[in-house]
Amino acid sequence: MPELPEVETVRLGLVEAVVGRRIADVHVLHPRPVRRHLGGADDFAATLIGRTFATPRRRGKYLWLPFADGDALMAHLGMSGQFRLDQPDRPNPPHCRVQIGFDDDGDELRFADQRMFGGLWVSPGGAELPAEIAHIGLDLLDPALDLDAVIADIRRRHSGIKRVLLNQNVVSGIGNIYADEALWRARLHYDTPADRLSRAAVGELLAHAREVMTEALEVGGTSFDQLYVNVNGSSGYFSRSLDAYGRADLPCARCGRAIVREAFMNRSSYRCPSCQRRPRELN
DNA sequence: ACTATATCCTGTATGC
DNA sequence: TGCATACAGGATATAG
Repeated sequence: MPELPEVETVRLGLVEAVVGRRIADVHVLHPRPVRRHLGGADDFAATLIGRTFATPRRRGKYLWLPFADGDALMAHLGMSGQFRLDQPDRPNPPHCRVQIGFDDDGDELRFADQRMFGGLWVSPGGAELPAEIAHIGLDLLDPALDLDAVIADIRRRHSGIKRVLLNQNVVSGIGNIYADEALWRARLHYDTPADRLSRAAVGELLAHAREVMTEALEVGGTSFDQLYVNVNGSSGYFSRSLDAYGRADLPCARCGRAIVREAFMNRSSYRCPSCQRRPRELN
């Protein structure tokens, strides 16, 4: 599931591949991934032709590919979205939804997405900061992030700490995997009320989140299967470094107790029942 | 105003 | 073997 490290890995691949190139043709193979484009699929394709890409950018899990004229191509990978680069005569990857060809002899840009939670659309005037993502918080790798303000925001939320970590309006880029990893490192239970945590505890939790995502980014992100790959179709290696996520019944690296999987927000949450105890007042 | 939940989507794994 | 169900979880609409 692409979270910040995986999306950043994809962005770095796009920087190498599309900057300065001009779009010559666009084919939308399935309408759903362009559902957020207001003019529909045909307008999406027509609008892109002739544009030249500047340097791709990212906030949290959102990508945007600015054009020199001030507009931008927005992208979200959702659960299973991928950008792939391949020579035009090579077959499309599985579940290819959009093809973007250039006016040179280089690789085509292809957007594949099995589950189609992701998508592409054009953001008018979005080159600097697309209006569609103005509402989400900065992410933990953004130098402009006001960490003290984020800590204060978290500490006034009447909700469990994991829900707050997953709320992209507070701080963006954290999904289920890195939330579980940060909570494991911070020895916190996911239901711990955010407004019961000290300033120091929240600061440590965010430091752990930033650190685990940085470590993942250094090895190309977390992959379990072919649903997340970089623009070359290859996987990241961080899955072997996970301490909590996906490790049900395996021993905790700190204490040896078996990690447990629990239902949480229509998904799963993983924790060590010894290191990450439910706060007493919640029982 | 804020928080919680249902929904979308498809391939894979598991149970009967 | 085949059918049904559970599961993976981003963001968002809707409900409370």
